[in-house]
Amino acid sequence: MSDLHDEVLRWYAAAARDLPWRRADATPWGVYVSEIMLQQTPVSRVEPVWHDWMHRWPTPADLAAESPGEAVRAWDRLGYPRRALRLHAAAVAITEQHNGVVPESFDQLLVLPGVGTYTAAAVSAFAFGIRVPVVDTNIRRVHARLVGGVAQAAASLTAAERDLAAELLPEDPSEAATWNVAVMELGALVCTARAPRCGACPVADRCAWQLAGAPAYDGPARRGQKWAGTDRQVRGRLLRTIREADGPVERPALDVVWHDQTQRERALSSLVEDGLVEPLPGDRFALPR
DNA sequence: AATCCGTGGGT
DNA sequence: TACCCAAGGAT
Repeated sequence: MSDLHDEVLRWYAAAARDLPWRRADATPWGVYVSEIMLQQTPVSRVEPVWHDWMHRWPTPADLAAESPGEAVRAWDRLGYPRRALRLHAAAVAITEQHNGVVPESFDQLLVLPGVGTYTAAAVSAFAFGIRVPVVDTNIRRVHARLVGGVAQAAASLTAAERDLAAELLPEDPSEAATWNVAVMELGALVCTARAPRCGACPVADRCAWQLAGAPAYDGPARRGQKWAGTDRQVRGRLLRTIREADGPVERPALDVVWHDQTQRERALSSLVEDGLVEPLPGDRFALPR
């Protein structure tokens, strides 16, 4: 084991958070659910919802037996609610095509709805200990600084980044599994996007970015996503109203959430198109059955 | 490749 | 206050 691996793995052993989906009693399904919930969503908001889901639907078959609308309701306010729909669809696929057992391989995971390259690698590595490089936004940032000597990773994942992650992965499968989560944790707790705590970093003395004097990012500015006034905001309001209602919602209850009728209709139609909302007779709307 | 897709906390 | 950001995926 190299010094680099040794330092990071030691740090992880001492500093890792005790997250429920990392515990020895976590099931592959629990890991799977956590990875979907954690997409673009902070740990602190995922934890309580994850516990609710695991208590209610401890296996893929349990969730598959429910209506997709119940998944959307239980998703609560985690955001990007299409993830709930895809998680339900994945539960159905796992139940019908894999005898209710979460598949282990990257390739089998990748074809499940809502699973991309990151999630397929993460589930394979974290739930099954398979030696596969995991590359998420934290790991990309750590690599960009530690090896690349720059403050931020490229705008989109490059082949060079994938190659680097593969090169850095320890040969031993057990070490590789821990390495993936350890580098991710380092990015989440120490090598953070905004105010990195380099004084607490186990590899600051060999960090190319530190050795270069921690130069500021000098690439093109990333334009942030707009929020106020967008269809996303309107969709959020509409779905929240429907999600929090006991039964089907009448049209007037939706009219009050947004003043612009054209945009309101467009947003509602898109929710129906996505399968997040089901139109009912009598101009009413509900979560899908 | 660029854009869309929620929500809320940190600075 | 107005941003920035958070274990991405689909199109």
